[in-house]
Amino acid sequence: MTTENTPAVEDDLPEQLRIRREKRAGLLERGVEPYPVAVDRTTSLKAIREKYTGLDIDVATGDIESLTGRIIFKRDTGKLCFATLREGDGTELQAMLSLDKVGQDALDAWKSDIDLGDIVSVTGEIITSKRGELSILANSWKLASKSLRPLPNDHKPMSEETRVRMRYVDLIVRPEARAAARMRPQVMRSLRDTFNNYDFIEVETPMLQVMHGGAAARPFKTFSNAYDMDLYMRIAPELFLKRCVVGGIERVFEINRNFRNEGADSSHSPEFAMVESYMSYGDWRSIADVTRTLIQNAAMAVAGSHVVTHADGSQKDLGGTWREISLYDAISNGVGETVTALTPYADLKKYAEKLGMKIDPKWVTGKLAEEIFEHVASDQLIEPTFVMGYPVDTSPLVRAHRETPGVVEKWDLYVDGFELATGYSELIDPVIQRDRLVEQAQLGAKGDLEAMQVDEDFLRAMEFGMPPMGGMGMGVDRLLMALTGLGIRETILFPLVKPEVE
RNA sequence: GGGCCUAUAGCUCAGUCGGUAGAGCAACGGACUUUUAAUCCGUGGGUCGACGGUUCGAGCCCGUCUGGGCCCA
Repeated sequence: MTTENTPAVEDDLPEQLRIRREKRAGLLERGVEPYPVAVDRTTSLKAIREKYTGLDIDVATGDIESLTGRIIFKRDTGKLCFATLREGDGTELQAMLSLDKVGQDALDAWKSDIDLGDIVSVTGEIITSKRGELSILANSWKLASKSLRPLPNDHKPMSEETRVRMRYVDLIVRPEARAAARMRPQVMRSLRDTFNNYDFIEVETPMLQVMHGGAAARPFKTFSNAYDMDLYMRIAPELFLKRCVVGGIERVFEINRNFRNEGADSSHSPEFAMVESYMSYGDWRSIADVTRTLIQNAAMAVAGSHVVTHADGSQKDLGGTWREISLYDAISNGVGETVTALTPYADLKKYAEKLGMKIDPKWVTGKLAEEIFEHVASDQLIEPTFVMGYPVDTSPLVRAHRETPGVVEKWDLYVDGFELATGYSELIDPVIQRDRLVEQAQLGAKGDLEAMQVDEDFLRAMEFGMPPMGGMGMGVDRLLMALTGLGIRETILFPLVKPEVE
């Protein structure tokens, strides 16, 4: 099938790419398949490492195995060659090829045909070398897949751009990339296990929506040919999850992607994984407890402890109960005046100007208060902190605080200075909800691109009666950031990058 | 959106005052039966992001554009 195609070797290629293509062609000419349909493999490198721990130096076990791996280092000497094989999880094992075991032809072929980056199968005895290195001493070997491109220097980290553009290479060479890729599913499993312990039911709700809602954000817009209408990629699943609660799914959650047509930086990605959940007969405090348990269990799942170690070596304690601060108390302390949700816009503006802040004239009163908070309190948000009590005019889906006027029962959870999750006592009065959404629509009509739309079907669902409940949303990518200290592009396997120009 | 930094060999990076393009790893040829980023001898490899300008002469100076990073909003 592939043996008859002897490819033309492009001679405008860089030297190293050209040479490897020539080697592939040479193999085919000699009847050696560079991409065989199967090679021998009896077990994994990891299983070998686990089985033969603590062997003395220069031991021959007598056990014959067939092992596969990508060649990461190659040390050819005259009649005895060494190579380091690496498999997907980063486990490495040394392969040894000696003249007296494999013969002259196979040894010569090994030296001339095999390059760094090739995947090979080696069959032989498991031994330790004279230096004590656990190894497979080959009786035979076979090429499993020829690499036509040289691996990057394994000893120098790739630039950030190359890592993101060629994640497949990043995963081959960089242990941190392998660890990050494997940590995400561990966290996902932990989240689902924790929800399961609380009897939450997982659902999937639409990503393509007729109308976007559930958050303040600009959506991606697309078009359905079949229905001849505009559709939006969802910015949040909230309004659908609440429909579930109306229908009697009393504890519900979804883990899925949201899309927001906004700027990208070290903590924002246009598409991001979000966990969102609603708990009937709960409120902002009970859902805060659920959220803390989710995060602490995730830390336990990946770190075996509530204390996690970040990429820079620092340790962060996510254990215990977490600090709570009041948004308006923090603002008051920051500006040296008593500020509440009833403080007029003009006063807030005065305080903000005194702090040297730039004020966007589009900000409503509550937004200005939140901005002042972030300005004065950002250094207090490193350890896990629930910021309690937000202004009503920026939170159209949250119910009013049971004591404090102008404030809603909403918290934001901050870790390492960024917002990790948010939780509410949900607004369940359909009449008030309609008023809030109509207000939003008016802002939208005035040009606020992040304003919500009036979702009549959602309001109809509410009018059937929605139980009191607490709700929360948390960014999965950001949870990974909090657990690892990595930037968001390191927690996402294939973040969006602009195409390379030729 | 604004400011700053950045783009040179497959990878990671140097490149002085504007005067023939450099290193390490990788590659190619040779030696070597216990190497661990093997070592030793030898060799090749470049549209210096793109386009334009200044100059006798540009990797370097100027302008525009593109990609990437950081900070601010």
